[in-house]
Amino acid sequence: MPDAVRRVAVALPRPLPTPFDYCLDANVAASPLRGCRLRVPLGRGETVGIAVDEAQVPQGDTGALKSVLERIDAVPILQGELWSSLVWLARYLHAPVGEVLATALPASLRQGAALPETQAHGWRLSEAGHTALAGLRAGAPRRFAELLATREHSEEDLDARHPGWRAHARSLAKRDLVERIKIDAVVAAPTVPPPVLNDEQRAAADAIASNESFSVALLDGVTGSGKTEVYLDAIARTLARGRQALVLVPEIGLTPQMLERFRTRLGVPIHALHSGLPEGERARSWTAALRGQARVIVGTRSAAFVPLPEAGLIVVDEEHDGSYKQFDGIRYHARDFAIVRAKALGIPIVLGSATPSLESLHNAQAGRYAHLRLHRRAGSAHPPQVRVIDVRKRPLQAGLGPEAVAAIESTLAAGGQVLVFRNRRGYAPVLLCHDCGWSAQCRHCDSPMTVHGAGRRLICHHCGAQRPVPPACPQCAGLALQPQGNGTERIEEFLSQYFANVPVLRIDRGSTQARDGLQKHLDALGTHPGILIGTQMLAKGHDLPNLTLVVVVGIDEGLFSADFRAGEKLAQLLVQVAGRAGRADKPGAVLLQTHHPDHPLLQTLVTQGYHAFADGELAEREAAGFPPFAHMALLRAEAKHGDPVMHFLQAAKRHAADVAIEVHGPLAAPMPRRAGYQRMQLILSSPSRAALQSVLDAWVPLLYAMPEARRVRWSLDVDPADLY
DNA sequence: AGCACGCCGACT
DNA sequence: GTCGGCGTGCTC
Repeated sequence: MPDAVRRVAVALPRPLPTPFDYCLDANVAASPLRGCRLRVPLGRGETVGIAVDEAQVPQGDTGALKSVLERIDAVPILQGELWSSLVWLARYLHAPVGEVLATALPASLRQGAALPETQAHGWRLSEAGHTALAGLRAGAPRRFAELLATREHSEEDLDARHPGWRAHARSLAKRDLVERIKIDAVVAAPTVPPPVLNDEQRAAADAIASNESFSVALLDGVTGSGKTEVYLDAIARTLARGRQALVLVPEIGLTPQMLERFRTRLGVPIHALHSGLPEGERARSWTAALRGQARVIVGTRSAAFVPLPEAGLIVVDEEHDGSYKQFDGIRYHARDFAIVRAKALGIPIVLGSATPSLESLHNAQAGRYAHLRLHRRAGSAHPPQVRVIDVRKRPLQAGLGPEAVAAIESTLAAGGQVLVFRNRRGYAPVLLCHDCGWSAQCRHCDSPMTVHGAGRRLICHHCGAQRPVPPACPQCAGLALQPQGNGTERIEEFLSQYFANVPVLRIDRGSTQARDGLQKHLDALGTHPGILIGTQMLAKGHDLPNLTLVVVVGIDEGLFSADFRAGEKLAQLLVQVAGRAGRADKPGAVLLQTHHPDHPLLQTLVTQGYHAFADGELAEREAAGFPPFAHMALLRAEAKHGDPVMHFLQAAKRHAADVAIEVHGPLAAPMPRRAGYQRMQLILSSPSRAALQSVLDAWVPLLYAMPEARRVRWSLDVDPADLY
């Protein structure tokens, strides 16, 4: 084939059903392209895609193909197990390969940036420095020089323990007294010895370590039972075998304290990967993992995509947590993808939780996962005492009944701290006219607007729309507009007046922007008596050493939600929040305020615990044909007007008419109008994952081809977290 | 997803 | 007379 030309299929970061073909000029290096980034022309502009396939074709067959502009990587950036797992994921989600591959890369690499420098550096005293040390003036720079005189220090170590060192390093380096050197990634020995594990922890750790090939262990341990020590033991053994460990944690769990604990206990640099990190750091951590320099990677959802050339172990902490599922773009589940990767890598994976997901419990009961239980709270003595408080007919102040107020009062008097948990931000969830019944609705959504700023502004929590609270009712011109219900702001207002002599801190997305802001608030409170009011953000994470009372307000809406997972989520939340109360020397108390004290969820949870609740819930899911006994996919569609949405979904349903799975709908979405868009959905469900997948295989290409599809925004969600 | 093209309202 | 609104269609 003398006139042969190289043609390459390129997966582009666009919602296109297939890769695009390009031809390669002779000057592009000949080594294999699959997994390399290519800069290619697209329309009028250009973009960066990833080569998925290449072939030699006769000159005449290239037709109107455009040429690749630049080969960015000489060696594939995505390859081996990660490559095949990502290709699998795209197929499983029925998402465009290009979008899945792009999601796996940190933003800068996605846009074509060169792989960053990842060599670890340290500092040491130069020969001149050793000579000059004695003559240095007293002060911070001299103390820094003295520190380096004992031994070299890694920059990571200096960042963690000697804030402000860079300025001293710069000034001393100018006089050639200190110098920057390349160091190996593994530097220090552990600086904190591991504690002695109790027999349950020991047994769990040994069970995990007994296996070097693929296995899933569900580490099911009550709050405070020391799951992290089991992880650390398993990770230390993984490191000792010369292998990498990946630890996934929920959005809120990745705190500086947690990283420091891992660092000092494992004695190696910990590479963090989360959305709050500057892009440069993200790309560095990812690349360090690719090069095998990162030995322990700790990250949130997106860290499920790090390359692991020397993988030995994956840990998913708080595996039940909802933040592992991405809700826009590529709707992947990081825990589930991590399991797929562990299997492909042939390594063990540990899923840890005090409140395991029903999926994981079901898998454990079916014998697919090893079920490792930790029943005892390590160190501390008693689990908290949980009471259900019936507030029917009771006078409420900002939603708090007299029992709760009295309990707060006595806890504060005894020197304790109180957490009031309310899962609604703002001042009040609704603004109502007492004269005519009008309520403030969002103009763009089917949803009431939330009152904020002590009754000054209305904000829609679904689309972000804002407007001032009207001075009079827009419908009847009356002056009887009243905020209805209680958000965290209103509870704060009441408690700070009622308990004027103690600090009252509100912690929610409105009051606490930065990740570190929360810790600063908590540090300021210390162990003094005080009250914290918070949303989901406070359900886990940070230690509150003197917290002895937790009051949970407003759980009733969760008891009667239409979504099939609402009960599970509420039960997990209640157990997680309750787990925050009490310490070794002080038993904690938890008050659950409700108008439905006899509700089976509360009764089972309080009298028999989470696992009894889960067993009952699993039986109900089985009877109703819901996950984990069925597998679902949701086709969502939205448009400015309802008709095209209905037409699209009806046509889509007709295409699936003779398939062997259930298709429900088109159904109005639980919020039929959001941000000005009409929304509907189709639910596909089957007891067989394989049956669902094979239907989707045939169906999704038809969706792309349907003329009705062009008039709507549509997306497919395989394994939806909820039906919203 | 971007980005253009293409027809209908309020402004220099 | 234009600037710009977003509906529609395309990108190898």
